[in-house]
Amino acid sequence: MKTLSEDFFTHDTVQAAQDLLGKILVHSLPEGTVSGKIVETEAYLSKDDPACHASRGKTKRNEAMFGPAGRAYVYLIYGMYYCFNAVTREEGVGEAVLIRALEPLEGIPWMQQRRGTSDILNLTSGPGKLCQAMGITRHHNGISLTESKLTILDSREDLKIESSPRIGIKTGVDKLLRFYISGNPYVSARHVRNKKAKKGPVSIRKGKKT
DNA sequence: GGTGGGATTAGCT
DNA sequence: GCTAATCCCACCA
Repeated sequence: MKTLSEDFFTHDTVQAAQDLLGKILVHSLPEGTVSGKIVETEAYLSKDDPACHASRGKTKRNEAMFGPAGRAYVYLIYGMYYCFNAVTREEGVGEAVLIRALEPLEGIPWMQQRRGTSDILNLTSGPGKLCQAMGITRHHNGISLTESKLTILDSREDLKIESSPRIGIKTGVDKLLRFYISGNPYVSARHVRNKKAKKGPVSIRKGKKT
């Protein structure tokens, strides 16, 4: 397997969000390597998307989102947790893909220690959880995902993908910009109630294109 | 099974 | 001052 190139993140954010499913997020640490398969993502767009942090222009908080494709955008949410995004599109556009859940692969004992639980299903099944398990913090904000300790590896397998409204936002709720691997047990919040959302899950693709 | 609220901080208005 | 792309625990049924 090889590292995804900057090119992968440049063209289209929704496409990248779907194509990131099944890829492997890897963090190489002194203690050892921690990795997991991406099973859930959300796309955040620059146009007509009030839920996107970049929608009101560049600020100190979101400036990494306006950087070149293939960088990390990490921010603190609710004062306690970090969320990890892969920046997409050309520099200055301000779009990204939020990684919402992983299936743990390597470094599980270390994840259990960081998360304070031995429950495998509870290690990386949410955006805040996976950052804690993977050791991702604000220090990773803006770093390159193609040439650092934090990378995403290519992987190819057949996937059944579904989409649904995004979770935890108050605007733009009806856009189907959340993507996940159908039936995967590590997908977060399968019973989350998004009160405003009118649309349910939609199956959008079976199998894998090359 | 389900719901409701608290934790805790940076940055915007 | 208030909000936020969350998580966890206490409480009720």
